[in-house]
Amino acid sequence: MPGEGSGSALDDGKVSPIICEDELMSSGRYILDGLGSNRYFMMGSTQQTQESSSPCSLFPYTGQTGGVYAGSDGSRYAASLHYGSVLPSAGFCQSLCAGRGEFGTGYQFGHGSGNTYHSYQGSGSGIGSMALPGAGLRAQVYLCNRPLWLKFHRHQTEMIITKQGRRMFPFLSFNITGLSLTTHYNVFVEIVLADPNHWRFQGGKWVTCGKADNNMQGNKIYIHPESPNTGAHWMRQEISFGKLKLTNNKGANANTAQMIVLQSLHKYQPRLHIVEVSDDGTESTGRDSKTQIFTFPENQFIAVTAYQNTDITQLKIDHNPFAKGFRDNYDSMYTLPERERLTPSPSDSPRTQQIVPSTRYAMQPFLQDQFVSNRLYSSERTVPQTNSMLSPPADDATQRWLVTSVQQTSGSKLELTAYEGDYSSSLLPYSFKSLPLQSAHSLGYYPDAAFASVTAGWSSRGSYPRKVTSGLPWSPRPSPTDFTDEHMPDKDKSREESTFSQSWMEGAASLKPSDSTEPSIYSVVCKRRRISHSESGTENSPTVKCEVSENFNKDSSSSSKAIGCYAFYASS
DNA sequence: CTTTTCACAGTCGCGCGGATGGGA
DNA sequence: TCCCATCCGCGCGACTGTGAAAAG
Repeated sequence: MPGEGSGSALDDGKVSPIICEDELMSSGRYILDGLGSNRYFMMGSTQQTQESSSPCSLFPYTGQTGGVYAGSDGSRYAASLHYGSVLPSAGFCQSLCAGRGEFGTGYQFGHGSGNTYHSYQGSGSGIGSMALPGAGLRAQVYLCNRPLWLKFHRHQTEMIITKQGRRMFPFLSFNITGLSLTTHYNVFVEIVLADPNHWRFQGGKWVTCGKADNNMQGNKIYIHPESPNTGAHWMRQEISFGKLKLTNNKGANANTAQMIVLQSLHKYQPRLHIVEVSDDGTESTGRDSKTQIFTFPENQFIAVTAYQNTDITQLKIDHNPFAKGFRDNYDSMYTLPERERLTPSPSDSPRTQQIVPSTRYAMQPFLQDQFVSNRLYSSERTVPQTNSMLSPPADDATQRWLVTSVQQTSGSKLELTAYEGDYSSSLLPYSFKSLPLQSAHSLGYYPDAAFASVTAGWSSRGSYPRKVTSGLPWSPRPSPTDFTDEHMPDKDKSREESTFSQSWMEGAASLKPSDSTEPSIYSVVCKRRRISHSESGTENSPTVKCEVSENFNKDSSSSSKAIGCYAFYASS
């Protein structure tokens, strides 16, 4: 079973194509032999200090001092916080100081000193927090479209790289809190090797195939075009890196600032850097340099020049607005009477019909996630959601809130991986900030185009079908106790993860013609490609979607304030 | 045989220019 | 009649995955 592949030993060179959350915990087993000076992503490798007892230490850290990697014997890297030596102090800072135009090209991250593998311990989270060195401020980063990332991650995310550059999908999108309102920051993404292996897709699986090429040249960072800017600016809206492009063209120079050079068939880990800079845009240098680094294990991906896993292809097609043309039953889907639709047509609403401004980023992950679901199996639209365990909304949307709080005590660089696990509800997303009305560009990815339409599609027109199931209440103002995921028994959550792939298969079986009012659709579609039922079967969750839409219709403004970055599911 | 490159078709948003309507 | 604002259609470019061909 696919789900049983989780946790397969990386150290034996085999890995399941299905990545479960649990695997993140064990995936930190890398062989360091021969790493040389190359940088891999490993947290907690240096001078880290933390206080798990911090008020915000809702994350089950175990105090780590120094890396816990113990060699090539499959030991783990338990720490998730990384201090120091992430950035070369002088050169990098100068690059930063020089302004963003040079930022992307002035320094190549892949060749710093010190190996940094990363261990993903815990099961991931959509949020991380940490103290800002010297500032005493606790920065928190939310991965806004985490549900989508998780979907891809389960099948081992692949990212296309081309000579001219290919945008990432899913894109990196964060919400940041805890910054000083007036302090200036540079925000950028770095993509580093996640492990020292070369990967190959063989027999339907991703397997390691020799050592990674450690000497890859080229830009490894992408600075957010709005950098530098104030903390207020960064916290005001979602920080998206939708225009980040991945390329395998080492000689790329025209758009090098917008492109990160990667190598095909290597596994990478994006990292978010928040660097405090002075008002004039220059980064403070020396050991007082205030850099925070956030990583989300679900952001890992393998760079490819052509998709290997058809599941990934299908997910891309299903979720990427630009791939709409490859959706088989697009016509039938969007020509249905509106009342029969479960997902909005991107062109349904004019762009001006935004949801209330502040809800845009509140809705984005949610919308994006549901932009195209249940489009293949019309019959599924009538299938009541009876198994909450297999419900993606419960699976994805509710398991993202984990606060990892680390009290910085020393060092100049911080790195944090947001994990999921036990955590308190004392720091909940709905409360981390009151979202102000947003400017029009808060949608970083497809800011003005497709996604705006997507968002608009969920606007107040209220024309979409609402198959409301009372058993899945939607709460626009979730209380701490509404975060059902937190309250979901751990065994259930883990079982949910481990059975996800199984449900995928079972879902396929459940979609026999006998269950479908349109059996021909199923058979035809399956001829062409493998259909992920995680999408159509459980992902649909028409109930929840409709609830969202309805809630926003009814009280969009209030819900926008309450929801924050994410749309929340409140299931009983 | 595997991996990469390229042309292609499809969708979408943006911008431009023409058509239309209202007011001076 | 002229000016201005708005609306609408078209073309272009950006973007996607596909599939065949080329390259290694």
